[in-house]
Amino acid sequence: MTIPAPLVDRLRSRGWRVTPQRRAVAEVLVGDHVHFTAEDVHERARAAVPEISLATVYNTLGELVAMGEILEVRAARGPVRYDPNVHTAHHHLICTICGKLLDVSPVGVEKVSLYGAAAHGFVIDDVDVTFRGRCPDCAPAGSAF
Amino acid sequence: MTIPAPLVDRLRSRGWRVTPQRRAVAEVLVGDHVHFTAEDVHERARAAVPEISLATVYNTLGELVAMGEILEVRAARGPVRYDPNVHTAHHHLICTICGKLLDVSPVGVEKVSLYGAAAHGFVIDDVDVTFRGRCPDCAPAGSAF
DNA sequence: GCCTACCTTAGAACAGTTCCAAACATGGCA
DNA sequence: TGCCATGTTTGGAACTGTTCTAAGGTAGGC
Ligand SMILES: [Mn+2]
Ligand SMILES: [Mn+2]
Ligand SMILES: [Zn+2]
Ligand SMILES: [Zn+2]
Repeated sequence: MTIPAPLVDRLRSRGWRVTPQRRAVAEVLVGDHVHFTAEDVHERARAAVPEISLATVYNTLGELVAMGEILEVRAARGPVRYDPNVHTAHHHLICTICGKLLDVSPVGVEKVSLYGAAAHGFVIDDVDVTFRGRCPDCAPAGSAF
Repeated sequence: MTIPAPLVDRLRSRGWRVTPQRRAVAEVLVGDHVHFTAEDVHERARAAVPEISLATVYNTLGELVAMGEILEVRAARGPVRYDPNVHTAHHHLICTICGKLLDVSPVGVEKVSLYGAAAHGFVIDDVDVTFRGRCPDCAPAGSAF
């Protein structure tokens, strides 16, 4: 799997030097419905650049977030998850027991809003819906709850 | 400010020994629209029990969360916020710049849902809506965005 | 091909939280 | 009322996740 050319172009046009490390990190985050931790990314990036440091992974992830190429998901205890799916608006469903994290597109989200005074004068940039529950493995069919 | 008697009763009926430390922590969390960090709670609990340790604050907060008396809010980087407002369903509005966190009751939330297959077999326990934006102090009126 | 600004590195530092084992105190019971 | 067993508290160490630092390395403009 290789970086989509447009991404490399966007990176270059932001003044990035395209280094093997940054390429490796960006490659890991190709593909949607993926929610990797920095450690996950580090592990996978090492396949391409074995000596890549965790610091560089964090630096690169931070830069990608700052330029809107990926999103941070802080839904639960534990490390931040990085989400490359910025192109299709979506929300998350998380198992409070095992931590499994899935993309979802709930109905009705577009109607949720904060009118006038309810917005407390904020400029609202986005809305984030998180469903919490128990996945099939953690709440077997027929369980009391 | 003192603990509402019903809370003490609920705690006792769950087999809790009612110690000065637990009382102090519970007292801090009386009142709604409050979102304290463990440090905040520690500071305030010390007014009643100067020698209370941070470990006890964490223990007690964990217990209160486990018994559903308070909620954890992990909306942003930084420490978890503890929210005693479990009695009225509500959501949150957070300033991505200064971290200000407010309770909101957006319209349309009750219509948000994950039907059938969209739930991926999960038993859904609750839904959490977080609005992210910039507060009046951080995005002064008239700013470009 | 050179040079310089930018990038990467290992490891130390840091923030937030949990763990630990020893001292302590609540509340059931005599 | 006083005693005791068990649950609770404590300070500090340990731990996890993330950021910082300063020294060396390299992309890419010329
Ligand atoms: Mn996602
Ligand atoms: Mn709240
Ligand atoms: Zn699960
Ligand atoms: Zn603000």
